[in-house]
Amino acid sequence: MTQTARIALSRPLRRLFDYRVPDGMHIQPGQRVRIPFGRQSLVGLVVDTGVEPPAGIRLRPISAVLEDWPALPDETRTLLQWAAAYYQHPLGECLFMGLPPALRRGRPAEQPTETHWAVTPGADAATLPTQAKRQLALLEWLSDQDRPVPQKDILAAGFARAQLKALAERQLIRETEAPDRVGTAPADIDTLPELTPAQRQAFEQLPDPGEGFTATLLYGITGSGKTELYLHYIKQALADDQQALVLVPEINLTPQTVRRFTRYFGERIAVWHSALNDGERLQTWLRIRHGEPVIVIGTRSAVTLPFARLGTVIVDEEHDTSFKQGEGFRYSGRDLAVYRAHLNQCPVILGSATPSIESWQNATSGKYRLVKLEERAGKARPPAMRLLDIRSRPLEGGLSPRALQAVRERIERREQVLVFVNRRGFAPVMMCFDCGHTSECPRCDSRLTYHRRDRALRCHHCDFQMAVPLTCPNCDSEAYKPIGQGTERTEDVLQSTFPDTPVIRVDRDSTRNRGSIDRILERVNTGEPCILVGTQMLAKGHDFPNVSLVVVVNADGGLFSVDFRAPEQLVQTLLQVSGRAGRGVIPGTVLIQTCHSEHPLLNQLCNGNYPALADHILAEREALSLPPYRAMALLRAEAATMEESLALLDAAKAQIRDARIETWGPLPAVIARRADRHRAQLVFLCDRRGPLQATLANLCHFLENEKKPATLKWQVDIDPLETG
DNA sequence: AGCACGCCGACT
DNA sequence: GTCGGCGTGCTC
Repeated sequence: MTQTARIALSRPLRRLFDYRVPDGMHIQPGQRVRIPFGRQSLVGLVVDTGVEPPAGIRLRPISAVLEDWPALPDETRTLLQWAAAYYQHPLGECLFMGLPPALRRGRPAEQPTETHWAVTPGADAATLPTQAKRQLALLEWLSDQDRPVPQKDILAAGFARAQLKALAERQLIRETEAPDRVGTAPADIDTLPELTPAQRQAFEQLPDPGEGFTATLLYGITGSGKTELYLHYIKQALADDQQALVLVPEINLTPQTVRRFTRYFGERIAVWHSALNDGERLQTWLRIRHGEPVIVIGTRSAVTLPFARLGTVIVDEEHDTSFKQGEGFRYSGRDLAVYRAHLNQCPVILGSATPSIESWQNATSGKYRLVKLEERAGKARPPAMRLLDIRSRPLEGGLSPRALQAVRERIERREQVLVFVNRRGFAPVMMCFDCGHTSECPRCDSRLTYHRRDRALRCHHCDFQMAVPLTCPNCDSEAYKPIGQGTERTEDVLQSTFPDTPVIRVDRDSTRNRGSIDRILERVNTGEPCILVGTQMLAKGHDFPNVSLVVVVNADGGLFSVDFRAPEQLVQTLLQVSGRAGRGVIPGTVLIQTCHSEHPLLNQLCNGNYPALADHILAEREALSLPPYRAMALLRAEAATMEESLALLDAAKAQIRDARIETWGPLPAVIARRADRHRAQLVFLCDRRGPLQATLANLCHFLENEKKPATLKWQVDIDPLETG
């Protein structure tokens, strides 16, 4: 009996391939192997051994094992196999997510002993001879780096080996084996601030690590000190030899946050996010795989790291939509974190001031434990929230006279103000007042946004941009004007109204450069009066102790949306942005401008009572049999024409045999054409996940084998966040 | 996804 | 006469 192995490849194939294991080779699931595949040689991951291969296929032998231990530990493999089935994504692609890029490519699973260079402390450039211009340039370039640089990067930057050698001989630079870790600061766990009585009470309700798997929703209002609770929890619950996973949204993974953890846990802290290079990823991955007792702070993909002794899992800002991957393998990092804790039989804590409706339901139905922290730490008090009806009010830069007056008062008291505008650019559209022509994207069903800073009309859905026409492109009228509010316009109006106060814009355009957000935050943290104008970005995570007023320029966007999640997201965004006010000693005020001041959702919002709002939204979802009361999935299609997209979805719909599954559509997407691709979708709803999953598996199989136009692309989205 | 095989247009 | 366009088919 010949030994066989079933192997997954890093390819978008919904199938595995069987190989013969040569005599004397020992393999186990999770191991990396090199295999012949057609004419190529690929890295494979062993999924199973001793399998019965399909009849009539001549097995080829595995060429080699890449290491004699499984690179993918059992738990990660089980997690990703589960995820592949749950999200209907090819198993191979899912499993390879559990490896760092270097290992996917077949590099050895060991620390590369690459030479790094760093400036010798106290090195004095003045000791260089004046003619050594290139050496000086290299020395200065190296001084600008915040960590040792690999030799290959130095050479790639245009410097020569001879210059390195010369500087090393002068002892101005030195060779180091590996870059210093992020957490070089010594651990100082004993300086953790004491918990307040309210925090203490919440802390007592957190799970005992000995309990095995428990999921806890920590509902803590902004400013209540959830992070302190996490720190204390890790300190108390985590044994010295255990690992922890702290998932955070990308935007919260700032140097400040990391510093905060590093201060108490020192070198046990490791970070994991998209900005790491392949070498850094491999290094951190190996630390975790080898069982070092690291505490990982990471974004969603950190949930696939090869933890060997995971003691606890924390998901901060669990409602944040960035935990769901928006393309390809559309998994939810938060949901996988819960499943991972379950597999590992350890506690998971989901924290938020505005929990997702899903988690709220799990908590109120008793599936999760609910721990509340409803008191602000320190002297801070919850902000007073008020609606400002702006129907038929004169507006300047989108701001009503009362809002401007409120801003003036805070500035005069030398406090800080935050103005929330939900669109970047100067104005979301240009319109001709003579013929009614509007600026539209030639490739999308959307309007072109006017960016005044760089005099461009730009599409926010594709990369199209053009110079701003001086007159109407349709009738040549000069009455071609920007309509509506964007961050740039509000910034301009505020700056001319308050010429002596710095107005700082924070949006994707103003923070494009690395580190610019940190510079902005530093400036704000000096406490000098200023006005912050920005988008969503401002709502997330950052503390502004001196902000005493938040103005929401327009809250109405989410009130009447076609997307059933819009009310939840509106409420979450408004409460998150409101949470920026009055985090210090100054009491905060939030002014929400709206044309619908009678709207019950907004009125309830002003009570600041998120649990009541969440209950209300849940009741609506239940009445309409929407998630979380039914499982939802989406089949999306996009093609060169709408007919092709709809035809595929119609064909898919015709395949459904299970009467328990309800479908909506197929319908064109809200933005039906995007970058000249015509998009449509088919929605699936079912009381139970099982039948839906079975149907979707069949559907994927059918669609894979279906002949279709080359430009036609389809994908499934389980638990979609956007139904548009 | 690669990578090959396979049949129709503009070049040395 | 060839080089090469990307259509479709296969990889244990």
